Amino acid sequence: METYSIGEISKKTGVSIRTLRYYDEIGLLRPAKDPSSGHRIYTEEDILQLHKIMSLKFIGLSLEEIRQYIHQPTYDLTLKETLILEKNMLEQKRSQLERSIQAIEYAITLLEEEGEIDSLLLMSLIRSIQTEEDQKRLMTHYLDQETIDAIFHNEELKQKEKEMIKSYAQFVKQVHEMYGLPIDHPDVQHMIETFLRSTVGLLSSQTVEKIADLLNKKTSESFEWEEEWDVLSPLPFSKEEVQWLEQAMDYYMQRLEHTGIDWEEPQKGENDGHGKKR
Amino acid sequence: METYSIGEISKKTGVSIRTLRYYDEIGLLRPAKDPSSGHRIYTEEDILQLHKIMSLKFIGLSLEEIRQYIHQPTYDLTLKETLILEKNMLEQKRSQLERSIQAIEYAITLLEEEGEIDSLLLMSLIRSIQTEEDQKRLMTHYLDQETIDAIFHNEELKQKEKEMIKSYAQFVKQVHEMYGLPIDHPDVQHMIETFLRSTVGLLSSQTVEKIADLLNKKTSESFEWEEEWDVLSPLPFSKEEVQWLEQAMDYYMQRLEHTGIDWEEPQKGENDGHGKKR
DNA sequence: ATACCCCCTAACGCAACTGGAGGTTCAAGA
DNA sequence: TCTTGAACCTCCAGTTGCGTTAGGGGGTAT
Repeated sequence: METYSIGEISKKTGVSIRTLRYYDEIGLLRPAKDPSSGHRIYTEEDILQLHKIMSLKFIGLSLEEIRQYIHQPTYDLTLKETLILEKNMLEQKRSQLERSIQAIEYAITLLEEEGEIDSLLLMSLIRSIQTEEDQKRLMTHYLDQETIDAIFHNEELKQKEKEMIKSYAQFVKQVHEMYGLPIDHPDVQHMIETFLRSTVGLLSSQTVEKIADLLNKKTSESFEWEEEWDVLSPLPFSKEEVQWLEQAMDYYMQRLEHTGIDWEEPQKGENDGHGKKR
Repeated sequence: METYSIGEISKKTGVSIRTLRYYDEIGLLRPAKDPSSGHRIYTEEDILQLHKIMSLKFIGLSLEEIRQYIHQPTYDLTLKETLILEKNMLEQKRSQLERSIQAIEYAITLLEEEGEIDSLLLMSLIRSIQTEEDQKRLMTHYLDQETIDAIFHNEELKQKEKEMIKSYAQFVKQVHEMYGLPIDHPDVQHMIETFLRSTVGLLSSQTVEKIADLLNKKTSESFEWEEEWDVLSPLPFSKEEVQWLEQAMDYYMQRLEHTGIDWEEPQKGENDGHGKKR
């Protein structure tokens, strides 16, 4: 029977010598040892075991889990259950990875466009993706599934993602700059209008109405979920800026109601001649 | 100014108390401390920092990297470079994850179909996915890119994946059972035919020809890459079984040549009346 | 004799936490 | 005022899957 030294095995399989010794140490793969020299002696059988180990490791099992299956000549349904659990883990990891990649792409886009970027802004963007699942879950307390889907699985929205990020960044910058101006200043009101049109404008009027309802309710009743809100993304503004912005938005909304103009369905076609006051 | 205890912060942000203390210890987030009690006192400012940390961690930066950006009020293009590197890392991870998931799905499929499964078979399947990249790379020594793509990016092949796995599993089982029978036994020859039709049958005749050429060459010349082959997947057979199978296949091939029948293009249309000898 | 391989064991280091022991401090109730 | 229990503190250890020295043995080519 042919035998191999640890170095040969390492070359053959691509597993490092240290790793092989480690597997020996933890009892995962115990080759024979030359009693006089102490050198490890690997057989073909050992190579096969090693390949098994590598397969199961590739699947994502821990060395501890691998040890439980490694000595069985056949695998049965207990492995299947392990694998299904493992598959779910991997799929979770994948979707989390995908969100991370999306977040990083946003961040790169922004850095490219702006050159330099407010750390709070970047944070709020990343966190909004990071906590997307939480946001959805939280919304189920207030909104029906249909409305939530309308917000998050909006195809048109996805296509205009880059634009939206840019306009959001613009908005944040302008708020910083304009903070302190009177809330009824035309520039301030124009900024709010532009921002709302670029974001909310993409949602259908029913969706917007439901969200408006939600906002009304939020201030009046049911603060039971308030704690959960804390886990979500903080805004890229100081407390004072938030207050100022809220006032300015209230003013904008009131004026809207007065003039009787409301959001239009985001349809193709003419996009002018309504409520553009500045 | 409002302040919070470590427990409150933990609840607010979902970060464990232990982790918060750890961040303090490594200097990532150092809240003030009550000098008399030694309790940590977190401010709103600290919460913001913590959110920043969570964002950057989410996109995959290490705590060490985070520390370099955390104290800057704005991020510049050095962050962009970091992010691009990070993005590449994440994408690599993703493709590796995807292969793992694929492998695990194969394995689950097999376990479902068969109930119990030879560990060597499972291993060879997993390893064939695991080393797909290596296989491709290795093949560039022998085959042109076009042929390789024909093998690996074959749409029809992907659709029939499950079937192929099953027929491979069948084949392995039958080899174990039939080992020892004379190589010209009708059952043996039939098994080989069935297997080849279900796998190679999906490739175009040009592709098959090229592979045949490759196999001829492999025995005659250029053993320089032999070592690399070792890294790839071992077969789910014993050495003796491999020898037996090789002989049986040689016999099959010779008979094929004699009768002048060769592989047909895998086109739609009639699939009968050629070389089906059993 | 020396350089250079390959092998050995033993121990430390890593990242980003988590857990436990053993000891304060704080707020509220008896 | 005392006691109880929750919440906090520090310090030390352990986790995974190895990589990386450090220190040494033994064989062979120059």
